[in-house]
Amino acid sequence: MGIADQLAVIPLFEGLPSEHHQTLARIAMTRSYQKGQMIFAEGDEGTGFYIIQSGRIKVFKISPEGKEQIFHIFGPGESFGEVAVFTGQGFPAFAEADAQSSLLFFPRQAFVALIRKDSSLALNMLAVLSRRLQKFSALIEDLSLKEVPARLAAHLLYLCEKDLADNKISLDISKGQLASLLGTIPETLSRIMSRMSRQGLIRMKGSHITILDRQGLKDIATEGKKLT
Amino acid sequence: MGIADQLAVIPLFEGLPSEHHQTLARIAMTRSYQKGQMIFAEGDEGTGFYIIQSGRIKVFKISPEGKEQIFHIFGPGESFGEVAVFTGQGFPAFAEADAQSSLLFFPRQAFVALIRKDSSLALNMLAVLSRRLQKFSALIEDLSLKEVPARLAAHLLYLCEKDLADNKISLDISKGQLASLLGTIPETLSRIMSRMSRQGLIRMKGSHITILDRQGLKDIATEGKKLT
DNA sequence: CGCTCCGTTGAAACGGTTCAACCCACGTGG
DNA sequence: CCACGTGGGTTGAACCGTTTCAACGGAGCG
Repeated sequence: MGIADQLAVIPLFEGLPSEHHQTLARIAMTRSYQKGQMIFAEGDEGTGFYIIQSGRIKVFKISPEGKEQIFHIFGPGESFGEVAVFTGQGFPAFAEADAQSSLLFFPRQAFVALIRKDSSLALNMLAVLSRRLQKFSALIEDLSLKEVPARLAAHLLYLCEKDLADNKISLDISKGQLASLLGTIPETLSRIMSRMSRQGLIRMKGSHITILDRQGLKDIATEGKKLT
Repeated sequence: MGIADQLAVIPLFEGLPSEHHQTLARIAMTRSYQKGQMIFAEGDEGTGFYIIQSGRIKVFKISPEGKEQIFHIFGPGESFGEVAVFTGQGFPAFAEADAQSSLLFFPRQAFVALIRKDSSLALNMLAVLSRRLQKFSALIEDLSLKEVPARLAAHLLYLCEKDLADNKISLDISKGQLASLLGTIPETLSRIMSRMSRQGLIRMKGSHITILDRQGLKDIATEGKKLT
């Protein structure tokens, strides 16, 4: 399958006329990364942005003491690093391959030139950034307004929705990473999960989680009920 | 001064040919709000976005228990509510007039039509959203990775930079609001500020703050040093 | 004068982190 | 095949920063 065909099915470029996919494919470059390899660091100049063909990318920040907060884990078809392209202020976070990954890189100059010509591409881009802004709003809300049990409950329900899985979730990231994604540490996550099990809200077996009491989790997610 | 002239000097529309300012002025509607009046609520349908002519707008979320986290306080020339225009998913937060304010409202449909025609407007918009995304990144980082003294120190230094004020800052919002902006509560803010005074980092007199030890604040902002 | 609103201060409670120990699955090399 | 080390996950106890609750002070105002 050619690159243009891949581009046609990702959110950022869907709905564009196919000759645009050709043009986009022409300016894209393929890059491969090993697990653990850094793609860019906070403050690096934003020379372009990336789309994931395969693999998984972790975007995060690190505190002076070394604690890491994962902002997002991106999978195939998603894009990242667009922000720096438009602000010209360098990347605001780190990006690292969380698994062997293959990416498409779109150089800043060439891409901006394309946007300048085609406003429907610009509109798609605006939609993607807006959606990300909404996600960030939710994350900020969670971090500042809710405690960890609520964030975990919400995340579990989210995973369940996303995978259309019938109450059965298999974590595709380590619990340590999940902790960082929720803005906490493995120990705390572990304790809260065992409390949830003890109360019959979930069942846990390694990285497999079964939701037993959906309503109970919802109550906790909205902080209508507390986890004793 | 006509609306078109006002539009010419705000970031979102600067650099556009003046006939575009005319067009934009034509689709804009003026709206006035009393202090405390709500502009939109979380979840409201995003029928358009706003630009501030005068006054001040507070954008925030509220937890189930009523605690509020201020996301941003916007002043004249700034825009807000754009996100909902492009996601079509409703506003992600509340907006309320923090003072008697006059706003320009741009209806969704008409504005999107303009963007579709003029890609340089789209590029400006992309830049604005990208910058906001960067701000959110910083806020998330602060909330999850730093403690309150660091956030306060960073904010004071930021205010000082912004106003080009030589170490003298006059808070234009209440300390309660500042607390919410920093993701904490008035009591905690008060305690930390008095600790900072006691250590000779700042001097405080009502809403006037003088920075006495810039380097000391920087050390605390980066958590290289702690506030005893 | 007395009211309210905002800011401040103190004591107690809480949620989360830190530090340390431990378990277990897994892979490696003797 | 087993001993060993390693890394992820779990558990306990002490600790720490922040919040909560309550009380109080001062500024502004009818």
